[in-house]
Amino acid sequence: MRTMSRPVGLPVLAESDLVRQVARRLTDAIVQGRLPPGAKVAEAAVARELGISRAPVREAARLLESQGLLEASPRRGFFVRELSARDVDELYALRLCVERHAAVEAARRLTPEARDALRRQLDLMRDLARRDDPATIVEADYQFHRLICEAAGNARLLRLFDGLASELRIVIGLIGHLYDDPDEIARTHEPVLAAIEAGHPERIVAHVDHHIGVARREVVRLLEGLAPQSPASHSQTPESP
Amino acid sequence: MRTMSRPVGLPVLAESDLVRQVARRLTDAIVQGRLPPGAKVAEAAVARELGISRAPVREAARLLESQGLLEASPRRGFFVRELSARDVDELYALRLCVERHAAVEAARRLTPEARDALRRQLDLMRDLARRDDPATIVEADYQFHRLICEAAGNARLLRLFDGLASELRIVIGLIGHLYDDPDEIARTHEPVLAAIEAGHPERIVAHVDHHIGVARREVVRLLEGLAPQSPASHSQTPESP
DNA sequence: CAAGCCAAAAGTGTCGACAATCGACGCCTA
DNA sequence: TAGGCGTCGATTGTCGACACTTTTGGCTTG
Repeated sequence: MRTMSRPVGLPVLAESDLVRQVARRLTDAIVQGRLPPGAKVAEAAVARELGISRAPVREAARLLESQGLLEASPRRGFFVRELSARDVDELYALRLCVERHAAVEAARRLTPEARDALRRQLDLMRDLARRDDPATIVEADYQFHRLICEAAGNARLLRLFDGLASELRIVIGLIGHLYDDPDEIARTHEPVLAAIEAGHPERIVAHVDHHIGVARREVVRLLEGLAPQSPASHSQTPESP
Repeated sequence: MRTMSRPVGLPVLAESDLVRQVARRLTDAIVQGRLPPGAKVAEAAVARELGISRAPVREAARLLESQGLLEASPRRGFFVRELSARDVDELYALRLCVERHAAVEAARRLTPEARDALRRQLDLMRDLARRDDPATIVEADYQFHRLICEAAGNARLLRLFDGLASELRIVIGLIGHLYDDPDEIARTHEPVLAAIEAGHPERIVAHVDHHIGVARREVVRLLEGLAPQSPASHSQTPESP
């Protein structure tokens, strides 16, 4: 049994976990665009660069594969996932599905703390919008949506959201600044939070649908213009509420 | 070069990928209950038993960890995930969210092939229900729901469903036969398919809600009765029925 | 007899190595 | 010159080994 005789001196730093560190480094490199879609991730090269052996790199790569960031091609190695416009559209469809649920749940069990956190995040976004720092705004945007999922009180929902978001980050990083009008980001998020605070499920769904639908169409459009290589019929008709 | 005269004749060559095989074996062992929740999965033991080295086992374990089947405890190894009643409830909440969306989408773009596949699966379940083979019925049940997600035409949705389902399988395997009345399984699924065929979103959502809600309450109730929030995890040993 | 401590055993985290396989380059042949 | 074939280098898949950590079992001690 756990005697736990040791004093409180163990801050569980556990730096021995190379896998997590490598996974993080690779993830950063991908979302920052230093490893563009399609790029090969050679185990030996990564291991050499980090001064470690290949084993942790392999395991980290498997982790990222399961998250959809990398793609494993047997006997050929790992590659940064390439997302077609259709892929992104699929991801947004799921985000919509997940965030609808999250927002409604968040409203049902909204604590004052969660409410304040959302308000603060919105203020932060307004602030950042004035300074026009694309990368930071995208991060704040992500955090706002993540806070909603947190407020829903379902740990798996949050994990699910993180998974979808991390896949989307592959392309978000490429696109750069998504919002032309710096105030738009606050204008589009404000009604969502207001609806959650008001607690009307229909209004919540409507506003979430609108907000994510706008982003969805925007990103898909940008992506289609960027890589018009796949004219495969992805005519995903917008879902009607 | 486009000397690729043969379009598609792919015999799907034998997978020499040990990692996938190990992952599959471990998954089977978990869902069949041979590796009960909380059980330690020792790399060396697994490697010995399979006659391979530890490296592929480690990678497979990481894979299963990302799927939520295993839990990694640094410096201590991998353990089969223990699901509380709350965990299962969370999973069902997400299943509901996902399957609602899947069913509505499936109805919107229902092809005759998908419709037939669903019909056949329902017939199969009716057939199996008469023979009373719990494990097979659970599998057929799973396949029915999976077919709906397939029909939704969103590959990621399917992956998502598989992830949720695989986590749930940890406990489904323990519970054994979920349905007391052998005909119930057909009775509860029939209206869902009928609603999808009819194509009325409200009816679809209502029936999916009802069907999954029933299963959810049932499983959560069973699980709460089975393990009344006991933190004494190790010596559970429910191997002998 | 219980609790605590110490040593041995088992297991993980990481490494370097080796064979098998893939892609590329160059050579040979029409 | 174009296309097919064999060889070479590079990379992956897998293995065995080693250091360090955790666990276990016994032994001492109160």
